[in-house]
Amino acid sequence: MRPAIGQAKRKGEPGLFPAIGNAFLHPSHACGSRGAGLDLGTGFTADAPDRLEMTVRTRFAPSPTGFLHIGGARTALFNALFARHHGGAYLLRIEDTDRARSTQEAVQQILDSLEWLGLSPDEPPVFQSRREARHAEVARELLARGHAYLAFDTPEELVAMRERAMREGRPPRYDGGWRDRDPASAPPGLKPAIRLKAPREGETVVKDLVQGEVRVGNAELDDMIILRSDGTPTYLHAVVVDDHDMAITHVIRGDDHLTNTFRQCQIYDAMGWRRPYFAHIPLIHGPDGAKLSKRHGAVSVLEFREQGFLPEAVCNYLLRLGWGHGDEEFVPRERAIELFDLKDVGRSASRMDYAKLTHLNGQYLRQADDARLTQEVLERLTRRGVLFGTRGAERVERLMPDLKERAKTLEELAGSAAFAATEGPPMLEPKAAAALTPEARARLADLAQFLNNAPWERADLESWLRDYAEVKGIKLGQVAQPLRVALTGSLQSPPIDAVLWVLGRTEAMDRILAVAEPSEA
RNA sequence: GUCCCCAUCGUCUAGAGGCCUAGGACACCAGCCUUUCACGUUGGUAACACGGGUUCGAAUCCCGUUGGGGACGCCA
Repeated sequence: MRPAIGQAKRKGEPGLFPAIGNAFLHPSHACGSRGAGLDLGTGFTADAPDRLEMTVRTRFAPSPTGFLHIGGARTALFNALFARHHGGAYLLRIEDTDRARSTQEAVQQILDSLEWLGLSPDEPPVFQSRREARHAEVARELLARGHAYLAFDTPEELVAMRERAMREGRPPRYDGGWRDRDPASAPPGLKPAIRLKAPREGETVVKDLVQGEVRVGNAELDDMIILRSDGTPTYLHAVVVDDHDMAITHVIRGDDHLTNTFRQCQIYDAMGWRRPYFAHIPLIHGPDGAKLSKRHGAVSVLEFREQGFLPEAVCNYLLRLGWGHGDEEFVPRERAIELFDLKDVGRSASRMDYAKLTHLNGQYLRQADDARLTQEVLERLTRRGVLFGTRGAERVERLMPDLKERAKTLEELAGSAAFAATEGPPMLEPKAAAALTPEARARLADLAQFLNNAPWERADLESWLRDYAEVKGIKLGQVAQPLRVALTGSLQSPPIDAVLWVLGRTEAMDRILAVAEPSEA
């Protein structure tokens, strides 16, 4: 049996989305008296299949005016998870009707970002710009049915109207001047826009799967333009037509579209189309609570990739931002699909917390496949210009199990692997150089001789070092730290026996000898 | 300005009227582990924005205030 979709979450709203019944399917609203299940000759009939039995179809609809940012990624994720959870389809629609601002590069970036995140759509993307004829067709149909009208206002007139309204403290809305005027009375040569004849009384109610029931008086809404005077559709209209034609059942999108939804509903209603379910998820803010922007650090999905975050960690983090299932923090994709439900999506905006993302990334890193991590690290080392041959690559690979225990991002991982990828004595970090006191250098000189005879297996190396420390009556740390500096150029590294082992006798001895200095005495 | 939405530790959250002395995670502090750094582990600091109701009982329901966010285009 199909799980009930969109059960009312909050108390006091029982039956908001009844599994049976069609109160929601045909919400009563002010612009019509159509009753439930009546065939108005507009596409749905009394015996239409119950919506809940329909295959879930969601879509992510970014506009290609820039890179895909982390908020968009989360919207895509929620759409994908919801669809998968219900065995439905998750689609992508590129909203490129703003020709001036849309670019092919942005489209490609969005596609790449989604692919990286594992959120590629189930069907080829739909390009909104290619559907303009259809949008116009619907607009004309609305016109023919008397649900829309021609408006001959000039841009100047509209600006003036807005300014006047503002000055008089009224909301800036279209006055409906052409609503009942005869188009024949229009000044010649003016191209009209098509405006929706929106209901003026009553209210429009949106039953949102996340926000609950949201209503607004129709007096607050004006007659929006659905087709511009140049014949192109406006966003609000195109979205409705496309969502309808793509048979989208659940519109899951950012909170910022909530108030747009009222107007979109008016188009659905005017066309006699069944509205989809809506779910408006809260926005993500920067750490300071303001809208997420560049100055907060990484916002573009591709930036996160560059900084060395794993896609699965980013998704897990994004999922936990605004969605929760008890105390579960570590929620990989499969588990997310199993658990995800819109009723568990919170209603308040959340802030981006890079520290927590980093922590999660460390968790995923530690359990990631060594070969994959090695590949990633080698690519990064190559890009950094850190030279390495096959031997360097081999060392990185052999050291990976120890390396990944102590890194939180791939960048960090690459940094910690650099010493193994190179040939010859490492660059000394300032603090490490300072640790090379005369005593330390003398120790290394002494140690070199001792180590030269050691069998070069990791376990043996460790016991040799322990024996050495014991014989000399010093702590292991006093041996390990100078060694660490000589071998890695750093005060931090994987266990010293692993480092020795991976470097190999020749390379290790080279590095030790490079800084060793027998004491005079 | 008008409309809409939101409000639990610094942050993400659990919380469906009594299981709440408000739980978990990140961050932070202290201890343990230890060959360094991490990991791990133990403990600690830390929140129901405020004011009114409703109720035997409210973090949970209602109203208001304050604060935050969003929308008001021939942008998407």
